[in-house]
Amino acid sequence: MKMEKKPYYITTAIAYTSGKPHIGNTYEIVLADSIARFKRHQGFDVRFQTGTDEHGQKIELKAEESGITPKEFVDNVAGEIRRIWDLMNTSYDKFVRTTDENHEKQVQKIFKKLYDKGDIYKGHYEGMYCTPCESFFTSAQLVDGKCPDCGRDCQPAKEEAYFLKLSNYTDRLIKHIEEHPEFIQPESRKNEMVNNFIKAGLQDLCVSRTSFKWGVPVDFDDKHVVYVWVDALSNYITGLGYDVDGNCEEDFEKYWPCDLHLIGKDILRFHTIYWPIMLMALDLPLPRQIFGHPWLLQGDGKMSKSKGNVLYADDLVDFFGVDAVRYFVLHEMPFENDGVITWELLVERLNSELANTLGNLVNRTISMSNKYFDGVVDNKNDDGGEVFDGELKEVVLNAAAKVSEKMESLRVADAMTEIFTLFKRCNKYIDETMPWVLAKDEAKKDRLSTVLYNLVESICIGASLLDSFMPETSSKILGQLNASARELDELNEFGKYTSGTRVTDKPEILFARLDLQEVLNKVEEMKASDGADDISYPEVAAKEEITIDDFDKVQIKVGEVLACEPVPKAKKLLCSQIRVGNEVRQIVSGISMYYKPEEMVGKKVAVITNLKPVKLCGILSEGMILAASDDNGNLSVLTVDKDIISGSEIS
RNA sequence: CGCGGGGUGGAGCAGUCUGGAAGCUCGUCGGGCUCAUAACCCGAAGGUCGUUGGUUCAAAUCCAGCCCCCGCAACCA
Repeated sequence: MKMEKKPYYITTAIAYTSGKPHIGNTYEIVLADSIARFKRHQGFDVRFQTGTDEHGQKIELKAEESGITPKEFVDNVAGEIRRIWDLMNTSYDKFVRTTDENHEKQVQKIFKKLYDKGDIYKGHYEGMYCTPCESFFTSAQLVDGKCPDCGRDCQPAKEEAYFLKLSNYTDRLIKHIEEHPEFIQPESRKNEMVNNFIKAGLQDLCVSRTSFKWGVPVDFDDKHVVYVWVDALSNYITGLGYDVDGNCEEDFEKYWPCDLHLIGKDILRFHTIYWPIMLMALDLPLPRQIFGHPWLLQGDGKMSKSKGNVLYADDLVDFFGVDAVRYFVLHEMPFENDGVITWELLVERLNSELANTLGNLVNRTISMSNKYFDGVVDNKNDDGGEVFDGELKEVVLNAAAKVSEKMESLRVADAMTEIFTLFKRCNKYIDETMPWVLAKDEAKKDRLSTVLYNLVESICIGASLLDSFMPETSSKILGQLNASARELDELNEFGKYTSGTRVTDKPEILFARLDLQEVLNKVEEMKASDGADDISYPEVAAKEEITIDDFDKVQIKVGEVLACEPVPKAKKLLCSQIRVGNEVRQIVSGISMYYKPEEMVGKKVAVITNLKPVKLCGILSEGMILAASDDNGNLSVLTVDKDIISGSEIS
C-alpha cells in the first residue's frame, strides 16, 4: 500500500510590482525553489507558492507617469517577474497576484470579519500632512518643518483610518514564540523581534488608507482601501483557496498551516508579528516556520544605475547560464550575513567549481569510457585489491544523508558543498586508480572497467542529488550517461547504474571556462549599449511660475572658498569659510560624499547670501553653495566660467 | 552615548549559540600526472582570530571597555 504523501507548503514573499526585480529579489525564489524541489525528492506533496503584491500608492503614481492604468502597469511588471522566475527554472505551483479577483474578494471578507470581531477598529492616523503630496509624515521626518519631498508647508492633520488591534494577541504571540523555538529563523532574529518590538509594546497597525485608490476597497466604507499588510500577507491563504465563510477549497485544508514562509530579513517583523496576529484573529493555525534570509548585495554594497552595477538575473543568465546563476546565489550566500555578488566572483566560481571540478570530471569520465571501452560501462566488480573503491563508496553513499541533514536546517549552501565533496572525491579517485596506466595492461582490463563504472555510478548519485539545486545540469549529466534520475531513498545503494550501458560518444561541455577579462569587456559593452538608448534625464517636478521680482528676492554672489573641513559627527556635511566680497562667511553644505575638503579650497562658487542662517549639526551656516545633482547620486557645485572677483553679484 | 551588522593567513567566507589542537574556496610556491575544459591529485608557505582587560586548567568562542568598517536614521540652507 502506498503511503499517503505528507503535505509541505512553502512560500516566498510576494514581489512588489513597482519595477523589474534585480538579482537580490531573484535569490529568494531560487532559494525557495531548491527547498521545494528537495522536499519533493524527500517524498513530500509540495505546494510552492509565489506571486506579486500589486497595490499601493507608488504603483498608482508610476502608472500615471507612464500614462497607463495601474492595472496595465502591474500586468506588465507581473509578467516580467513571472518571466524571470520561469527563466530561473523555478518550480512554483501557484503564482498569486493581489489583483486576482478571488484574492480581492477574500481580503474584503477578512477585513470585514476582523472588523465585526472588533479586532479592527476605526480611528485616526495623526501626523503632518502635505496636501500636494497627499502624504503623512511624522514630525521627525519633516525638514525644517516642511515636506521632505516637495519642501512645502505641512499641516498637522488627522486622517480617518482603520487599525488592527494588536494588544489582544500579544501575550499569545509571545507564548507561541517561546514554545516554538523554530518559529523564527535564524535564531538571532528572534530575539530582535521579541525584545525590540513585541516587548517594547506594539502600536496598533494602520490597515487602511484614504489617500489613494489603487487597492482593495473596504466594502463597508468606500472611502477606504485596505493598506498593504492585510492585503499582501493574506495571499498565503487566499492562494490556497481560503474562504472566510468556511467554504475553503481542498488545497487549503490540505496545506495550511504553512511549513515555511521564506522572506527577506527586512520584512521579518511583518511576518512574525502582524501576520500571526491576523491569523489568530481569524482563528487559523500559525505557520510552522518563518525564515528571514540575508540580502544579496552587489559589488561594493550600493547599487546605482550610474555605477552600472545593478545586476539582473536575465543578464547574468546570458553570460553564465541558468544553473551557474542558481549555483552562485545558492552556494555563495552566507547563512546569516549578507552576501556579495560581482562579475569577478561569478567567473571565479564558475571556473573553479562548475567547470573544473564538475564539468571536467564528467567530461574526462565519459572520454575515457569512449576511449577504452567504446562507451560501454561494465561493472566487473574488480577492486584490484586496492582500498580506493571502498573509500570512494563511503563518501558517495554518505552524501545523501549529509545533504538531507543540511537541508533540514535550511543550510542550502552547505548541502551543495556536500555534493561537491562527492565530485571532488571522484576526481581524486581517478588520480588514485590511474586509468590510463591500467589501459596499457591488457590484464587490468576488468579493473579499468570497474573503475570507470564506479565513477559513472558515483556521478549518477551526485547528479541525482544536484537536481534540487541545478535541475538542468543534473538532467544533462544523467542524459550523457544514459542514466535515469534517482530519488533520495535510492541513493544509499551503490551499483544501480545498469552495467553494460553505453554513455554518449559526444560529451557536451557542461560549463565552459570563461576569461575574466573578456567577461568584463563584454559587461562594459553591454553597459555602454544600454546607456546609449537609455539616458534618463532627471525628472524634477515643475514648480509654480514666478516673476522676476520673485527671483530678485534671492541674492547670489560669487564666493571664494578659503578653507574647508568636514563637520565632526556629520556624514554628509562640509563646513567652508567663504570670502564673499569683503566678508567671510561660514557655510555648511551636504557635499562631503562628492568633494574632499581640500578640493573645495580655491573654488569660486555661487553662494546664496541672503538666506536665513541656520544651524546644521550645531554649526552655523550663513548661506548656501549652489550645486546641481541628478537622480544617480552625482553632484557638482556651480563655479564661474571666467575668473571674476569674489563678491560679484550673480543675476 | 540613535538602531543594527561586521572586523578570522593576500582576497572572499565558515567556525562563536553548546569554550577544548584554527577550517573552506580562490590566489602564491613546490611536486605528481596526462584521461580531461592550460583541467586533476599531493604538499608547503602564510593568521598573536580588531584592541585592552577579565572569567577559566583551557577563549576566535563567555564577560566588560575601547578602536575601525558597512547599512539604516539624523545633519544636505
